[in-house]
Amino acid sequence: MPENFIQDIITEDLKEGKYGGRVRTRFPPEPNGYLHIGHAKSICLNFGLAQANGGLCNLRFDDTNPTKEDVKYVESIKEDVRWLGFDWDDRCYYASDYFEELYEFAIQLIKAGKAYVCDLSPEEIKEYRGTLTEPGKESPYRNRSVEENLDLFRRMRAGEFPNGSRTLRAKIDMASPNLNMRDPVLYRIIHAPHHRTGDKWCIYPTYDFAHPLSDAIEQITHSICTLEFADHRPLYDWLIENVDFSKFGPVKPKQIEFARLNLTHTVMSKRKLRQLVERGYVSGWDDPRMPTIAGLRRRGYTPEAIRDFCERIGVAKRNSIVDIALLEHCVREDLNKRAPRVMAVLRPLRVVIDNYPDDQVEWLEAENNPEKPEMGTRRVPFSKVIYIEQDDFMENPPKKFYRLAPGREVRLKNAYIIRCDRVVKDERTGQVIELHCSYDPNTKSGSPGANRKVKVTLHWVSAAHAIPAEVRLYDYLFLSENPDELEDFLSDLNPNSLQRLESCMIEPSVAGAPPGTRYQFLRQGYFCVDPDSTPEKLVFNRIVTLKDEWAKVAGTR
RNA sequence: UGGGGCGUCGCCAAGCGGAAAGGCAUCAGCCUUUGGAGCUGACAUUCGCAGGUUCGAAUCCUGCCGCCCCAGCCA
Repeated sequence: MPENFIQDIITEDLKEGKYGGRVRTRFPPEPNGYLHIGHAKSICLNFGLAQANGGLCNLRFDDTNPTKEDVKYVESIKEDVRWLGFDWDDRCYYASDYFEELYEFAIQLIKAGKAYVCDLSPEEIKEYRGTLTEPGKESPYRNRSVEENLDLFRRMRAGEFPNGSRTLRAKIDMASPNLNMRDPVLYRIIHAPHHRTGDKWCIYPTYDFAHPLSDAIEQITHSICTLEFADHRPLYDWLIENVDFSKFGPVKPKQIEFARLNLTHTVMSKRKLRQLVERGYVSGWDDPRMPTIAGLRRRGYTPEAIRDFCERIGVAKRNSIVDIALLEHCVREDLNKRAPRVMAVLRPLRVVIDNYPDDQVEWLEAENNPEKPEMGTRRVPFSKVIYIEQDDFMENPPKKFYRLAPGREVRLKNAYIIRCDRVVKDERTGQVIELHCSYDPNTKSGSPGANRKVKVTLHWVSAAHAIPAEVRLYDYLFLSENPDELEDFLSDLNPNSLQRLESCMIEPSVAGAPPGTRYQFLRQGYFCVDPDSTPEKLVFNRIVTLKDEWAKVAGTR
């Protein structure tokens, strides 16, 4: 893991012998949605930092609000963390496991005169809180006796009071310039079943109360969170200082904040992602265009590429938007080494090789990956009628177009050099529907005559042997780099973010490939078999294109 | 007009008083049976701005300017 300011802090702590040389972090998702690439940054950071410093990282579900959370998210979160390549062993915890201990901590504070039951309504609490520039007013219930507070708090737990009627508040400072210190709510009454504790509780701790103390219970040394919690740190520290949790150990956890990840051409907030799903702009949380882990996985991204990305973006406190081109670079780099090459024609154009024997089929040898000879070779069938890409032919080619055109020669990858002799067009539309070519038998790949230079090599597929497939091409979900700064981010949705090509032709070697199999389609990009595939028809997702010099020249990029 | 955080190349990001790492992107060339990959080279006399301290400042001081976060019984 590369150096960053948090590692610097850990290094310093280790040097000073703080925490007895222990490092313990935690990844604390709330089970109320799916994980996205921003979470991946946090996961890589927390697990990575622990790993790099001989420590461990816990998985802890921050499930203190039963009205927003659901077990269904727990499994997906675990699956995503595991898929990213991290392991919490038997350390999967829940804040709800600590409800009894947290309750005791609250009793402690009450007994010490540092917390009180407040009968103000939510609206009144808001009024009493003051504003950014004016101090708040003390609650009239602030100076209840310890006995009364104890009694009331027990009765809150017993379910004697309705939702919102009372809260437990810390007694700190209503005049603090930091609003979080103006007697923050520690417990609220919520008569709702919890996904893990059922109806055992009707009072639930707030994040502010539960988080630092859960960290203390788990003896977390470095509690890493995002920037917006910086204002909560004084409260975090206040609780760590004012609660006696020594029976759990001597470590006093400390909170460290870093900037969350933003990516160009997408949105990251759960609220916005949820809108995309619920309003049907995407097919689900795992739509391959989504920045969710599930979406990236389905798209075909590898965990290695995502981890590499998370390392390269660095960790700092500056709000930033990372160019999605870096993520794309990371998958390309990973897949270039790993993905077998295969030929697939996305928009087929029929080519008849007039001088090739009618019924002849040659099985030609093709490298699976020129970057890695040890990945071996395979045989691809060549015959009289083949398909090439429509984009690889132009009747009136512009200047820098190197591909096939009337009278021009190109090489067919792993096969022969062909020349275009005749163009067949649809009489009414003028559309090119077929090409007649001739091949040079002396130019077979690997033979001495194959050395002749031609400008470019095309991919192709034998018509009689090709298997049909659907290919889904993806583009950015949003047109602008930062849809977050728009009044209406939905107005920025890219109408062409998904393009389905239903009649693609692929070389027969890919037949039967299971979902999740990744290939490089020669000259086009990296593709992954989608779970929508059936025995009759494979469905592929384009993970990312190859870099495309021609697209740049032609201005189609 | 409160508090907290942040301002180094188009995008990330090192740097912590001795004189601007690296990655992505971009551009140019080489190479290539993927216009892929690979290789080579170019790319901040300058660190939000203005003063000051110092032999010496992106790094220290002062003052401005700009951006982000906070008034949920969300996290």
